[in-house]
Amino acid sequence: MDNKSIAQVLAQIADLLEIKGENAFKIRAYRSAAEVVATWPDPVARMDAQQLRTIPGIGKDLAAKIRELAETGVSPYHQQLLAEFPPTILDLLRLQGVGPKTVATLYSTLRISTIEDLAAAAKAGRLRSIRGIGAKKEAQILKAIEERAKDQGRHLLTETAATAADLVSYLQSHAPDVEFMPVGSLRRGCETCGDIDIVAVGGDQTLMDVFVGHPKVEQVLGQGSTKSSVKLAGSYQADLRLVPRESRGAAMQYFTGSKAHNIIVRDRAMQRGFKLNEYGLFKSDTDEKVAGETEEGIYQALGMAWVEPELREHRGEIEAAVAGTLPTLITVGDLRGDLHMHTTASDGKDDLESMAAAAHRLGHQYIAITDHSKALAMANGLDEKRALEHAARIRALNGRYNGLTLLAGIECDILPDGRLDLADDCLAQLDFVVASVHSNLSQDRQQMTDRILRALECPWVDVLGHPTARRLLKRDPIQVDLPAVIAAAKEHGVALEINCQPERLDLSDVNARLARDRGVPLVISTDAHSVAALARLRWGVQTARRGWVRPADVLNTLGVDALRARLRRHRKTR
DNA sequence: GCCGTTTTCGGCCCGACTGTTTTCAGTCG
Repeated sequence: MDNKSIAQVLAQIADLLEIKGENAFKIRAYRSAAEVVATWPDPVARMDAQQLRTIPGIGKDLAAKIRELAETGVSPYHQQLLAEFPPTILDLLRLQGVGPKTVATLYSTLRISTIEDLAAAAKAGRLRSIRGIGAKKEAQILKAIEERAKDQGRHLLTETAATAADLVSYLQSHAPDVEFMPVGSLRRGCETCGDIDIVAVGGDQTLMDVFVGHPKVEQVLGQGSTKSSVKLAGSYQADLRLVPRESRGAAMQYFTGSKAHNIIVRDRAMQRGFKLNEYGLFKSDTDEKVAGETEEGIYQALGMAWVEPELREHRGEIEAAVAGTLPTLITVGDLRGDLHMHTTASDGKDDLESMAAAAHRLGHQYIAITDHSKALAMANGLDEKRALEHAARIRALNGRYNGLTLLAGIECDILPDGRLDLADDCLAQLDFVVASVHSNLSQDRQQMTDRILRALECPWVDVLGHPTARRLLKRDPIQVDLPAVIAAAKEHGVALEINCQPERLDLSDVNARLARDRGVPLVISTDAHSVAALARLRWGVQTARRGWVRPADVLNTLGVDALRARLRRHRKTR
């Protein structure tokens, strides 16, 4: 069982316990275990009980339940809970405005266990017979049922950022003196975002009318004097929170999250005799305000360093902030070049000269032109002859753009058996080789691992491109033993790519951290297929930051000569 | 069910908004 499946079972147990009305803290234990397992870098099914207990939030009982799941594929406890309710009851929990208490009441009073039952009962006006449910709630439930298909789904980070920027500029135009800041998962740079959170500082409640009046607002979920929620076209939910200036930092800290990070921070506050909320940090006994204007002030008062938003995921950042060992994270300004892009020679939209000129305008010191190889026929991939001719054209441009070095490269397919798509002597004559998997993505774990390990043995491979081949919200990562790939990359001196395509961001934050912790060099590359796409390095950088990556971990922070020296092909250990 | 710089027992983050209420429970983030 993979981590995702195990996490799903744990989350379902939490849902079922909630409907049963069990102890809230027990529920939280299952819920937080599900979250930590879902993002744990190594397969937890392969860990023994003792190793499992080193994972924060997993104790004796949960370790035993995970072992059971790993060994037998089922959890008796889960099965037992499922037997108490029709499993379809869990679908009801997903409806906006319907929580565990309502689900339990619906089932115990009207025996409602499916969305269809619920819709029928609501239409017939039978729900309002239940204590605590009136006509409005009934209508709200019907609406939630209609909207449920649209509500599902998260959005890519880049799209969320664009929508948020649009919202902010709209609000700003109506309230020039108010400060608006996107917070939440967007500020943390999560690869996908479920909603948009914006903090407004220093305005009055008329802002809320402006907010719900945005032309893209389809539904107002709630509107108060300091907080409003709306549903936007494109099924985005957006929340606006208004706080006074003196609470700016507290509100940013609170609404940036993550939830797991905040729970730990607040726990720390409590232990030190404070109370922390979105308005500030207060002494518990006297309510005297200790901090709140700045985030830095809050963390400082709690005896820790300010934590970069990207690190706030409860992945060791609290301990590091207390110990003063937080990493200095990479920034876009640290990057000197871009090592993965395409031109019209294969499937790019813009030609070689246009791409080079654009890279020059961006201030890059070097770029690698890496068109596809012949196996990707659909993309007009290059064979050996065309690849070398293309390389000659690329090199001929050196000197044309002041300060820009062009490296003649290729993105060479890794064939299903692990051979590379182009002959060794061709690869040897290029300056730079990215090797990538593009096809036969459904190979089993063993086959895929063997395939990639074999490719990494080729001495001319400098970088492994988008290592897990995932497409966010569309396609799962390939099945592969990533720790083995990372070990092989380390052994052979191959760098791993963080691909900046919005739907790739591959390596992911968690996997980038894994590679970085094992001392494997990374590159951050756009994989641009057009001039416009050259600008998206920031998304890969943000993913890297979430992976605790420092400038020294990334090869394209180096100048061109130092970069060349670090490439595998120029290393003596080849 | 987890966890420990006060604890191996007794805690466990906190507030806004809504709807159905005459003082609060449920949901959400």
